[in-house]
Parts: sequence; structure tokens; C-alpha cells
Amino acid sequence: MLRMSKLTDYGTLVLAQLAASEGRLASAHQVSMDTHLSLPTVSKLLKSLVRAGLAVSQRGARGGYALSRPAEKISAAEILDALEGPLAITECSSAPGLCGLESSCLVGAAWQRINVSIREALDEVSLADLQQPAGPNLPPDRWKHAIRQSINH
Amino acid sequence: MLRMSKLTDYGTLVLAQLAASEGRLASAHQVSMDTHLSLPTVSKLLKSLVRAGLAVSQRGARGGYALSRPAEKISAAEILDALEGPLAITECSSAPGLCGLESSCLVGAAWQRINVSIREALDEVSLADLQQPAGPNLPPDRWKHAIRQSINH
DNA sequence: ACGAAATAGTACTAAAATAGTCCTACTTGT
DNA sequence: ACAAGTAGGACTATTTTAGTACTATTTCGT
Repeated sequence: MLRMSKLTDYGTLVLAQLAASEGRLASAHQVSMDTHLSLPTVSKLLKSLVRAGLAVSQRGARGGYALSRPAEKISAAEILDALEGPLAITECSSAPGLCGLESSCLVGAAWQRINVSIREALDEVSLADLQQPAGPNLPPDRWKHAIRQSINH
Repeated sequence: MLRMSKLTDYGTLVLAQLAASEGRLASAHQVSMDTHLSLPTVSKLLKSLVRAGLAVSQRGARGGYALSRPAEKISAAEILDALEGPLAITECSSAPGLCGLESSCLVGAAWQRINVSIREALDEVSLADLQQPAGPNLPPDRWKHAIRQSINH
């Protein structure tokens, strides 16, 4: 459920790798080696990341890539946006006529609200957060209530 | 981003329709008419929903479908599970060897944690909630903090 | 008992999204 | 000039998703 594409996953690795390289420039080749992803794939991802403004590049010999800002200032939502495009949780939003029935569209709207809520939450998670070592999954009780409210208002 | 499939969206409509039919049985044909979805598609969805335990069926003439429980007791997470399968946000979990690097796998774990959190939140949203008329999107501030915490702990 | 109206299950086809690769052009340091 | 890089786009193959069709089974009504 709510799957994100492999490329986005890979992209996160690539970004994490850049974060690990601190101030230095890392070439696509290096990143490829470090992440064990194929060069063409890494290359493609890096280009996308530059276009999205998450990374910067230096062309020519001794060129390479680096993060455009500190890892703390890059959000999970931005990563998703950069690599998955601005796709919504449902496609209902684009074609209003298709779901003729009233109740139908209300349902669509609800999923949209959930989507927006998830998005906003993801805005608050940074690349730096993503890199932190795993720990036990807190039961996010406050969360649960909050979502319920945001759906029910 | 975080797209769910059309079928799941349709499935929600179908469930909403069953919910609207209260105690009565609704035939696939009826649901198809009411939702404006094609009969084969509706039929397929209803079968899945029965298999998943969200709906019950009565075979034979005058047969049809109904919710297996009140709409309040069917969660959004269950709907997703029934129609999308138990797919995770990343596929990394299945193949541990592929992402050789330490930092990589940590990243994967972080996405997993986000996924789990979203899932738990979705457990708290019911079909009945989804049917409620749309309203303004509350800024879910408590949420944001809660997620941050659940990622950072 | 028979026929009509349903669901159950499965297999298949077509379309679309994803992943991955390759090639050519441009840039820059030595 | 050459080597080491990135930029961009086009292309192919694979996988997933959507949609359809067909056959079997169940049950009500007459």
C-alpha cells in the first residue's frame, strides 16, 4: 500500500551519500560505487535531483555533485516531489465528471484530505532525520487522534 | 506521490455504496449502476472485498452483497490492505543484501518507520469517516510534531 | 424440477507506468 | 588537445495495473 517507486528509494540513498560527503563534490561514479547502484541509474537520479534543486553540480573534470543545502533543510516531502512528481493519492481530482454520484466524490475528497495531511507531516521530516539509526517504533497515539480530527473535523 | 491504485479508489466507492444500502443486499448490478462503474469491475472488486472479509455475499437469485460490519468498524487501512495487498512503502525490506551500504539500509528503515506510522494512523480512520462531507483541511499541527518525534524519537 | 438471477473463481488481454540503458553534446581542469 | 566529468533526451524492456470474458456454482420462485 501507498508504495513509492524504487527510484525514489534509490534517490534517497543517493542523497544520503551526498550528505555523507559533506563539503566535497562526489562524482556520479563515486556515488554509484558507494551505493552499489548502477552508474546510469545514479546518473539519472542525480540529474533529476539537480533539476529539482536538491543538489548542485559542477561540470567538467573534477566536477561532481553536492547537496544544495544542509541535510536538515531537505524534507522528505521534497524528495518525493522531486522523484515521483506531484502525483496525488487518487486521480479523482483531475476528472470531476467521472464519479457522477455524490457520495462517490465525497469519498474521493476524504482520501485527498488524508493525502494532504500525510504530505504536511512529511514536510517536517528531513533527510538528516532519515539518516538517523533506526529505533523502536513509538506508538504515535497523539498522531492517531490528530488524524481522526483532521478527517472528521 | 504515495499513489494508491484506481481500483482501491473504486473499491472505496463500492463500499460506500454498500454502506448506503444499510441492511439490504445490493447486487453487483445495482452497485454498478449507482457508482457508474462497469459491471465487470464492480464484480471483481466485490469478490475481493468478500475474500478480505469486508463484505459478505448471498449467492443465488435475490442474492447480493452487504458490508460485513458497520461502516464505523471498517478502517481505511483495511480497505487498502484488501485491495492493494500488504505492499510496503519500499521494497527494500524483502531483499536485505542488495543495499550493501550501512547508511543505505538505515535510510530504508526510516521510510519503513514513516510507513508504519501512516498505517497506524489510517487504522483510526473508518469508512464512515470517509463518507462524511468534506470540510476545510485543518492544519494538523499536533500531527507534525508527532511524526517528527516518531521518526526522531 | 426447471429456469432465471445471482455470486465465485480464474484466466487472459491490453494499456500504462516504471526501470533501466545508451548515445550525443557540452564543460572544464590539466 | 585530451581526459574526466555532467546534461539531456530518446529508446527499450519489464512489470504492474486495469479491464474483460468465460465457466461453474448456488438459490429463489414458479
